[in-house]
Amino acid sequence: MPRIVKAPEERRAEIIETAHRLFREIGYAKCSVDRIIREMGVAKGTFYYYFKSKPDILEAIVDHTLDGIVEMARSVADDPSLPAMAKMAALLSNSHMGDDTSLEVAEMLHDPENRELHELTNIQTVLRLSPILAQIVEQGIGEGVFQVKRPLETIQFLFTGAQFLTDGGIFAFSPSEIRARREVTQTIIEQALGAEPGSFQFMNPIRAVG
Amino acid sequence: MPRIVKAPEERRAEIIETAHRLFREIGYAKCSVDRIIREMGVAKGTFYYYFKSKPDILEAIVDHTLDGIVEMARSVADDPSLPAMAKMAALLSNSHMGDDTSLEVAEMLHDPENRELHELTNIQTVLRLSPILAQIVEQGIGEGVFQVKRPLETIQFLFTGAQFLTDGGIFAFSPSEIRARREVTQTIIEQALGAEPGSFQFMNPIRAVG
Amino acid sequence: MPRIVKAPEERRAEIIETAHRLFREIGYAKCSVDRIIREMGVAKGTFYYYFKSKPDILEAIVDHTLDGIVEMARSVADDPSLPAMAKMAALLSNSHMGDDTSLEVAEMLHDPENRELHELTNIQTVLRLSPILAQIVEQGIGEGVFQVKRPLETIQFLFTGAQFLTDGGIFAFSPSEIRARREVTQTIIEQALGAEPGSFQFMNPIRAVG
Amino acid sequence: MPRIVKAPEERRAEIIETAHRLFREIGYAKCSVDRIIREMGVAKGTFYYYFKSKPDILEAIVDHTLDGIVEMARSVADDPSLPAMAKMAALLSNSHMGDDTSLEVAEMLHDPENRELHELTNIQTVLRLSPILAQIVEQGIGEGVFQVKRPLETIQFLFTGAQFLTDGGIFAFSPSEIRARREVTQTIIEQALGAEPGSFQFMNPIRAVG
DNA sequence: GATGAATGAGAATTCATTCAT
DNA sequence: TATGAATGAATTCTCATTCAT
Repeated sequence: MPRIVKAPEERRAEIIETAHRLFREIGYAKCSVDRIIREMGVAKGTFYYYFKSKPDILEAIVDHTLDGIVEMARSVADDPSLPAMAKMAALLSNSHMGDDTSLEVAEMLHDPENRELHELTNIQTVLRLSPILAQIVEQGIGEGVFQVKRPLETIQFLFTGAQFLTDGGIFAFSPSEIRARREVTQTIIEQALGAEPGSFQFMNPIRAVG
Repeated sequence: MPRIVKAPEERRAEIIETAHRLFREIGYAKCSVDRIIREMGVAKGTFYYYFKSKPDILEAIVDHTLDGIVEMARSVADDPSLPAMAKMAALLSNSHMGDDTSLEVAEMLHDPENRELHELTNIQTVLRLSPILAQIVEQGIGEGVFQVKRPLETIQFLFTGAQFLTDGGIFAFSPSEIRARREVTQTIIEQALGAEPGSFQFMNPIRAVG
Repeated sequence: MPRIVKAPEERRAEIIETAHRLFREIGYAKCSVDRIIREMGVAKGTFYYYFKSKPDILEAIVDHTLDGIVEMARSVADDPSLPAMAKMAALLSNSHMGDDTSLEVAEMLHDPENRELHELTNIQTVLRLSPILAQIVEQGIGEGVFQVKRPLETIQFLFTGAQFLTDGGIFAFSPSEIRARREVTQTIIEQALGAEPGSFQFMNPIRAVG
Repeated sequence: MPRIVKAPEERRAEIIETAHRLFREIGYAKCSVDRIIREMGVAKGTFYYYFKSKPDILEAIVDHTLDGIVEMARSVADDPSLPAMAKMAALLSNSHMGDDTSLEVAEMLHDPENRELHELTNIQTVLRLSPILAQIVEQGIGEGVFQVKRPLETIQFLFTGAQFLTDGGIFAFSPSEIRARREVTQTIIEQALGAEPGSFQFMNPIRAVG
């Protein structure tokens, strides 16, 4: 086979990307290293030149995914010109909560296979995003829109419930069941943060259609 | 090896028990059938005489565990002489929420390995216990102690947050971090169910000590 | 389970019958002893009380089958009132050559699975039936209808070709291919035995329709 | 174990060769993959690197064996300078009929175990060699040395009888019994093909000694 | 005669990882 | 950097057979 030399970062990124896709499609445990390299047209040794083990690349994938999310969240949280509520809306409005940020709906169909990748991502999301959201909550307390004693722990609880319950990868709910759970989630969040009822309406934009 | 004949139900229970323990200690994936039978001092064939595959016994364990929990919960929920709040206390006071009922702390040290068993149990716990708790909530609404629009979905959210966040099998929190999260959990539950502040104090009996 | 006591010969025959059917349906190698006893509603020990091993029952089946065929053939061959040609017709006309005597067509659909049983039967058929047919051939030589130097070996060759080629269990021919091969078989037999052309017409009765 | 790297084709051939020998010696079913690799001093993985399953290598062996035979037969059959009779002699004189070309007598002692390999080879031999021989027969008809209506079917019948009857792997005949059957085979072939008596003498060269 | 729980040697196959080239 | 042949421990599962009851 022709040996194709590439810039190390490019090769590494390519492997991460391919592995990430395959892990989502067929699951971490079921996806052999062989499958990954076959898909890429690269040799076994190449894989092990860049990653020392299979768990190693799983971690790399999750880190890589989270890095993107966290960076974005940080930039929003640190923006001095925005009120807390607007920051919340920016981070939670679309696909950023109760949703695996980087997964397209179509790809999630294969989900049940996907324990390892999913849970790891969920966990990291909760752990790394919670402090950022907590910081926003504290800003909101100062602005008088939130009222809550322990922002970090509260955020973590709410985040965990939202991530795991409506994630799609864990429980097998129908779309309408998911929607019902999202609406309830909104209410619980508002209560837990001591926010105005309806102030987190942005989390369920579909309703706005009616 | 000497052949020791036992009553089938006894043998079956013995295998379930041993497997359950080992799955908790070293994890489902990492615990080979070989390990289980070695521990028991029985032959490979004996295992496969009682369970047709490895996933099969995992299911048996989860079912077995949940059966016990659900039966107990049902009997509490159906007791006509108790008020809703007392039923809640009975079910949530000790180890029945935010805690894997059947796991001792010591055994949970090895937990990270334990995805499959844990998640399956968590999921089944949420799914099978939520309707029972929702029924109690409805009783409580009638009694005027709760005020909540969608009892089932609300319970599911709260349960998911509690189970997964403080479960120990998922996130790696220290005891004091766990305690902090439990206290917040109490508050969020009270708010979400529209209950009196402090009415779920039974969930954090430790505080009562201070 | 209720213990049902039966006369030993009856039990034995029952096991042979069940095993024979299953071996034909799913093949010897693929049919576990477990399957046989499950089908009969009898315990493992019972099987091993009557047969000392699995190969043992295979042999018993083939013997049993052949006993029937041989007995019938013997009675025809020893009939002093019949000419050789009539005996040949009696034994070869219908399903007794190039056909596994005891298999219904429908059951043979499953055939490819069936090496062991089939070949053993074929072999035993050739070995045990050949001497009987050879005796008839010798009678026929005396009657002037056959002319052949080594009746036994000739019969064995012809029998082997017929059994294995058109047996259905070995080669995968279509019905029309089988028919063509049967017609050729008739010609070769006539030539090899030094018989009148067309005297073995009874082997291909379908042609008579035309 | 020291790692010995070889050219893939060489390794593959080596595995085929070893497996072929062992299948002949102890039988396909009784010869575990483990046995094959132990014999070669390579690792389990090496076997499965080259063959995806055990049936897979059986097929490879038979194909490989037949490829050699067929190629040789084709080259003889297509030779425009030889008369049909000479081609027959070339192909059938020594070990090419009623004999598994690649089996030494000594190795065949263990034969009874050898169903799968043997039968598959026999079947493929009949199926792949028959058309080639039929072509020669047709040439012979043109040359006036053969007279037969359906060359292909006739050849198939004769071939089947010869292969299976004197193969050694199927029936358990003594050498003298084999010889007797070979002589009869010669006669039957001559008659069936409408050839001169004695023209296939080359099939039984031993007689020529007397 | 009959039961069925128990045995255990083995089978095929997988796959993460290594290393000579 | 890259290749891909080679490794081998580990895994799940089968099934003929045995034997205490």
